[in-house]
Amino acid sequence: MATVKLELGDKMLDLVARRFRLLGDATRLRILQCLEPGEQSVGEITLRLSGNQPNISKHLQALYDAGLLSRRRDGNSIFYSIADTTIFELCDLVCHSATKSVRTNYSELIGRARKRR
Amino acid sequence: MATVKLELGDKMLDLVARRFRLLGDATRLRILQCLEPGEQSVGEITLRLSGNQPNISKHLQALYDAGLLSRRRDGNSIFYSIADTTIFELCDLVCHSATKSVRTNYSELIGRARKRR
DNA sequence: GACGTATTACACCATATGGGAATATAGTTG
DNA sequence: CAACTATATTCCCATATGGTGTAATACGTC
Repeated sequence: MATVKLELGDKMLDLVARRFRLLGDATRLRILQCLEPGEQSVGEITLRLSGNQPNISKHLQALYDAGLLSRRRDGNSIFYSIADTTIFELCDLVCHSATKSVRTNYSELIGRARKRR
Repeated sequence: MATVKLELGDKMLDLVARRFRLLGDATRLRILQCLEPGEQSVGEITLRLSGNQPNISKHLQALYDAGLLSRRRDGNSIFYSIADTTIFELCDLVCHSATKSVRTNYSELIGRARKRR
């Protein structure tokens, strides 16, 4: 029952794929992770992730466009915050699923080379 | 609630990003959608998605390597099936979040327009 | 106006996707 | 064994997408 209909139209399928791709970048995940405790300005995020401002800004824009973040201006700083907390549920699910069933390429990333098969 | 540990190591972060990217492709989502009712052979999947066989096979291999699919040989056909049903929960979450964010974006666009101009 | 902050524009590079074709492997059948 | 089928694998290529950095531009404050 909880297993849900993937009977989606092609446009919806593309939408979902695009959103997954949006989350499929380590920098953006780090940004979300950085924002999880509370709102942060672009400068603060840039410092914490030790990236350059335009790059961080671009990722923030992408996340904002997708509706995952909201922003607020205070002075000449802009503070971003999480707008859609389901991303954490998503990450949680993926973490469990990923650590549970991992084969070839992934195992060496984690460092546990289990020989199966 | 469900505030989840996103305090992950960089390796884990890459792993999660990689898995999101794996799901961030329309063809692979279509494959999963195709397998949702039950196992299918490579040939059947290839026909239903009207793709070429090496391409479908490649995607199937990727999904298999990630542990999302399992496979079984019967005669000289190989039947793939869903091994990790959490992907459907994931898709469900993303669907809801995506459709919701459309509204959010819309209203924020209106708000921004009012505020600025 | 100058300064600080954030976004946009542009070019560069890496990745990955799809296609095609050819080949390899495994199982079946004659 | 040989021929056939289904799948996997590999290589090459063309291309698209996306991430990153540098420079330029907008926005807001003083």
